Formats: sequence, structure tokens, C-alpha cells
Amino acid sequence: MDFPENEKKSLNFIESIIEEDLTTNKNQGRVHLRFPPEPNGYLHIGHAKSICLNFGLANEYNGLCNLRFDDTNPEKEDVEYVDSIMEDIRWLGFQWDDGPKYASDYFQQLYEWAIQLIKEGKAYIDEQPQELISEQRGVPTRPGINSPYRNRPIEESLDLFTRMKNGEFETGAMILRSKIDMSSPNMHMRDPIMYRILHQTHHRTGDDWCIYPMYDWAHGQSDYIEGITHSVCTLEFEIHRPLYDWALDQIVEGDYRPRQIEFARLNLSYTVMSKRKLLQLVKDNYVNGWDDPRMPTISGFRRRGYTPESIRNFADRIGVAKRDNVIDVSLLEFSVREHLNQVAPRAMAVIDPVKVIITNYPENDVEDLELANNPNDENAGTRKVPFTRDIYIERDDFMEDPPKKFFRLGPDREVRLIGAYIIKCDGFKKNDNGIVEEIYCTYDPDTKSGGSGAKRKIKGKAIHWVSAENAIDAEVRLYDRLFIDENPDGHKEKDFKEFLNPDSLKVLNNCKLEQSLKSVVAGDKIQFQRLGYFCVDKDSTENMLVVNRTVPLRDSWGKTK
RNA sequence: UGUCCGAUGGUGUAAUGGUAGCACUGCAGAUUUUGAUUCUGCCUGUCCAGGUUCGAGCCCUGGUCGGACAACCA
Repeated sequence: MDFPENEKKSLNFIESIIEEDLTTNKNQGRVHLRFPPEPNGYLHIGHAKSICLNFGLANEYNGLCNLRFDDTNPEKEDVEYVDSIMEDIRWLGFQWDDGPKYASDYFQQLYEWAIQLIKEGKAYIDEQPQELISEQRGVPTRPGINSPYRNRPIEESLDLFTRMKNGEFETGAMILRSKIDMSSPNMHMRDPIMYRILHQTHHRTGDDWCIYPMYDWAHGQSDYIEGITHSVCTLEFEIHRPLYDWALDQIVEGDYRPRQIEFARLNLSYTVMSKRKLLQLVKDNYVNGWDDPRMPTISGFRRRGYTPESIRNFADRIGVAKRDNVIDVSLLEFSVREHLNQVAPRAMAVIDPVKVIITNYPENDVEDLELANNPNDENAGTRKVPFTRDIYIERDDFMEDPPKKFFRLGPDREVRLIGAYIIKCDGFKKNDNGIVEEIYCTYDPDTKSGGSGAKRKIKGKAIHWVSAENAIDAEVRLYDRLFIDENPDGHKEKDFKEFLNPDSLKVLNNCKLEQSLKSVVAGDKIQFQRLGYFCVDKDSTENMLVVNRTVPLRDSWGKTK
């Protein structure tokens, strides 16, 4: 125990509400949440925050959490998105209770409630053109005016609504509005639209319906039907809450009633989060699909090599509150490094190779060295790595004329080859273009790792290497942030795409990996020592391994350079 | 000249009238066969003005600043 026994864990404001409700036995002490995505795009890291929140809360309070697709707009929705959303939630490690739900499951009930409202004189059919209706609605600072159809006879509205449903009118010809208050300071209360005509095939209900309920006439009711107690959503719905409550007032019987609670959505620095903008990046080929490793989508992070644990930890750390926030991407990167540091086996890879010839090493000898898979974790075991006369090292681990603080290879300098020997540079050869082609070294046979002279101190650091004869060829994809601006969509005069990072993807084709990596499969995560965490990409073929860099290691040298 | 919401270090987030804490970032240092990890230390904060109170980041009043709202989107 790190803390006194009666010290309470601090609660976020939603937990406080739930605990308060629990102590008053509200809704018979039930806790039932839901995650309600619209299937019109792929889930992103902002959704991950919401998913972790809702499912996490259910977990914490022994409650339930539904997955409900808010599929009331067939124009934008598609099963492709339904499938990807379910896959992403499962991957994150959550399970919804009792099968996926759909707002479209409730179309009949919603329709009947609408009829009830018409009969009660609380809803009417308006057949004015859209522009007129919008004009009459007024502006936030000025009240609207009543529609001339506002007081049309109930029988007439009933008849029209039935005919709307039966497909007698064209898309957009008329709407069903609730009769609330055209002078309300809250725009959403000015006789909001409940139903519109949409001759559009729905991905689940097909052509059963040609009228579709609006969000505000579906969401609270769906919550009510499912027995949701705490309906958690993002801040932009705050102003809808009076309408949410109004809709509930029309249908609630008994003590149970869901409550809407709003929290601030996640914003991440150096990225965009709006579905519309992400869709644009995909559709206009600025990235290679929704799961492009540069995308802030859950599938993008998955392909990039992020783990569900790291995303869940991230979600825990960012907290939940109502103030607008911009989370530094470095926190996400910290979370993934933290987890991968524990679980990713280490290996050596040279991504920008230059050949080193160890001139005093026997030409055809091969030594099988036994290296730890994770020097920080004995349980990770060991692997065999072949050592030979010709090896590759990283081009930037050698300098012809190195400064004092450069602790790697250079003329007359010594470095330790990780898990092998100390070598000393005796010379090098350049090609006609002045590029270093070969580096000549001698090794000190007494300094073999684990051997008697292994502890010999040198000024140089340890560097990674790969046996030239035994290397595996690979393509390495180096990803960097997609945008060069901290807040790409925060500029009024400039389109967010102007801030796209031209170097967000660098493909390296001449990379050399150690032999032990030949059996990796897509999704495997490895730390390439001194380089970063990498993940085998699904584009890999039998002939060419493709590896994504998830995130580089922290680099205090790179900063001081 | 509307309604609603918000304001704590560079970034997030706690403190629920009683010592402003934690994490990330940044900066130093120790250890290191990964310039990683690990460990240690440091920097930096209650939007402003009044009021209530023995005591206010917290309660009240007034300002300031920021966000949301005028789709037949969600």
C-alpha cells in the first residue's frame, strides 16, 4: 500500500455524479452507459477517449455499457464503418453488453411516439421550403417567428405524417416539427425538426422507411429504451440538453430517467480530429487509407504499432473534465514507449547501412553470439546472432572528423559492438562522390561480451550492427507527425492541409535486419536497439519485410546535436 | 445586445472551505554493452477586482478572456 487506507482516489466529475446517484439509489442503483458512434467514418483517438470512459465507468461501477450505432442518417452511413467500429472497440479491449444496438432498431417506436406527440398537439407538419424555415428560426440573439403551419389541425398533421411515411412526398417536401418555443434563447428549442423525408436506402432497414428521425428525436429515446442511466457525450451537445430532457418528458413513465452528461472532447497537438477532415485526407489521397499509420484513427495507431494498453493508459492519464484541452502528442508517445519498453523484444537493425570490415577477423568464420532479448528483463530469454568479418553499421554512427562529444566510431576511435567485441577504426574508403563506402576496423578478441576482458572501459558507446552475410533485407517506413503545425485547423485564413508535413513518411529500402527476425509476422513489435520501436506491417511479402517505425526512442543526443 | 459552458505551471489533471499535489514536457546529474531504460534533483501555476470567513483555487458579486449554439448532420 502506497497510500493511507482512508485516502480516497480522486474522482472525475462524472464519477462524482455516478457515486452521488448510487448513494441516493437513483434508477434503482443501476449504472448503464453506452457508446453511440454514428457509422459514418472510422474511429479516432478522440473516440478512444470516449470508449475508455464509457466502458471504463461501466467496469468500475459494475454496470453495463452498450454499443449503439446512431444510424439515423442513411445518406452518410455505411456497414463498412459499422464493421470497423466494432473491430476497433474489441481491439481496444472492450466488450459491449448484449449485442450491438442500432437507433434504427427503434424506428417503429420512435414513429409511434411522434404520432402520440402530434395527437397531443405538440408536433406539426411544416411544408415550407427549407430556406423559409431557417429564416423564421431567427438567430441566437433574436427570437424566431412561428411557422404559419404551427397551428394546423391535428388531424391534418396526422394525415400528412402518415402520407410522409408512406412515401407520397418527395425528399425535403415537408418535415415534422415539435412545437416548443420559437422565441427560446436556445436555438435548439425553436420548434426543432423531428422527422425529415429521405428517399434513401438505409444500410440496415433497407427501403422500409423514407422518413428518418433527427438526432434529437432519437438519442434520448434510444437511451430510454435501452435503460441507459448516464448518457455521456461531448460538450457540443450541452446546448441540446434541454431538448434531450424535453423529449424524455414526453415519453418517460415511472421513476427511471436517463441523464445526459457532457465532457470535453480530446484534442491532440499536431493533428486534426474532425471526421470530415480525416475523410478528406483519405478521399483525396493525402494518406493511404483510414489505417495509414500517420492517421490519428484507432486503425492507424494499430497499424503504426501502438498497443491497446498504451492507448488505454493514455486515456487514463489525460483525465476527464469540461474545459477545452489540447493534449501534447508527447504524452501519447510516452504511453506507447512505456508499454513497448516492457513487452517488445530487442533486436538489431541497420536502416542506413555502411559496411565495416574487421580486418583481423578470420574471413569465413561465423560466431553465434547469444544475446539477451531484453537486457532489462531476464525472462525475455536469449537469441543467437551471427557475427562475421563483414558487418553493417549505421552510417551516422561513423564520422570522418568527429567532434569531441561524439562517442561513436571515427578514425582511431573505439566502440563496442553490442553483444560482440570492441573494435577500433583504422581507416576507411570513400567513393568518387566522397561518400564513405567501407570502414576498416580491428577487433580486440579479449573483449567478447561476457568474456574476461569484456569490462574494458573505452570512451566510445556501444553501437548496433548486423552481419553482412546473414542480414535480412527489409523496407523500413519512418513515420513522423502528419502536420508541422501544432494546431493545423486553428488558422482561420489557412486550410489545414497547408500544414501537412512533407516528410511525414520516409521509406528506406536498403535496410538490414538481424537474422533472428526472419520468422516475424505482421503486427509483431520489436525494439530496434538505439532506433526505436517498430512493427511488422501487413504489406510484408515473402521476399520483402516491411517494418513501420512506431516511435523513436527518446534521443537526448539528437537534441544537443 | 442572447443562451449555455468553462478558466490551476509550457501541456493535461488533482486538491470537494484548512500545507497547491501528480503526470507529460523541458533542464541538470548518477548508472548504463541501447546517447534507451532506471534513479535523483530542478524550473514553472490558482485570469482580474471586490465580498463572505479565523482561513478562499474552492463560496458570493462584478468584470475579463476562451468555447459551444443560427444542417431537413450527429
